[in-house]
Amino acid sequence: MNHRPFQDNMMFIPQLYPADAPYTQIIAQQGESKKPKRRRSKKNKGGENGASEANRKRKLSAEQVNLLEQNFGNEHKLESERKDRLALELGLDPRQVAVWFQNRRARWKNKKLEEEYSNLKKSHEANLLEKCRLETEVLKLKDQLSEAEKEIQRLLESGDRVPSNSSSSSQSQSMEAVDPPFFGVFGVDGYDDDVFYGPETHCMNALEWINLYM
DNA sequence: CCGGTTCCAGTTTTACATCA
DNA sequence: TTGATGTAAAACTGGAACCG
Repeated sequence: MNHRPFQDNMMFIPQLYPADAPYTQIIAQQGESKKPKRRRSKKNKGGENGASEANRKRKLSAEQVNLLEQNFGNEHKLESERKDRLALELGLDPRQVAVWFQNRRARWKNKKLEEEYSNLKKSHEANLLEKCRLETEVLKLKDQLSEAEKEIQRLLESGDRVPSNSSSSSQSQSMEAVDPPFFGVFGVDGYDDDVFYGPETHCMNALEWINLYM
């Protein structure tokens, strides 16, 4: 569990949250002598005698939620002093305010995670598309290369029939000199054939993936 | 070490909305 | 209208961390 972000607050919270805080008193008054267990009965009967409408209501009013939201917007953490002040202002138990902030932080965290996930997904999809585009480009270039090689071969063969001279031999030499780096640029060196013969499958998978999740 | 407090993650309970 | 079902919010539980 990660408590680090709250370390600083926790340094002084105990001083601000005395053992005889109002809620503890309430629990004591309700007759729970030892540890303030707050377990509810299965059905909320609104208190000991099961009754008043006010007690039975659990949902906070829009006004209460508004004020809580405002406070949460200012600061996600709730110091004891602010909790008590808010509770007084809203006519709520400080414990309720604390619980509300706790749940609100959890909702906020979930939302942030969802946003993060969504952004990562978008970025991943963009990368897949880019990868697909590049692979297609590699295929195109490979085709061009193949055509060029054929053309060279054709020229060389026709050149054999022509009386050889200095220019033709120099041409042949120059091609040999060009070939290795020319291939190297397209990654033939040190790459296996999948790089060139795999892309269609890869692109298909990428597009299927995107269709599946978009 | 202990008791009291906070926090969080996970769970349960409740209120409310929707739909057949 | 009503009961089943889903969902969001309120409340709870238990464990970890920290402090005096």
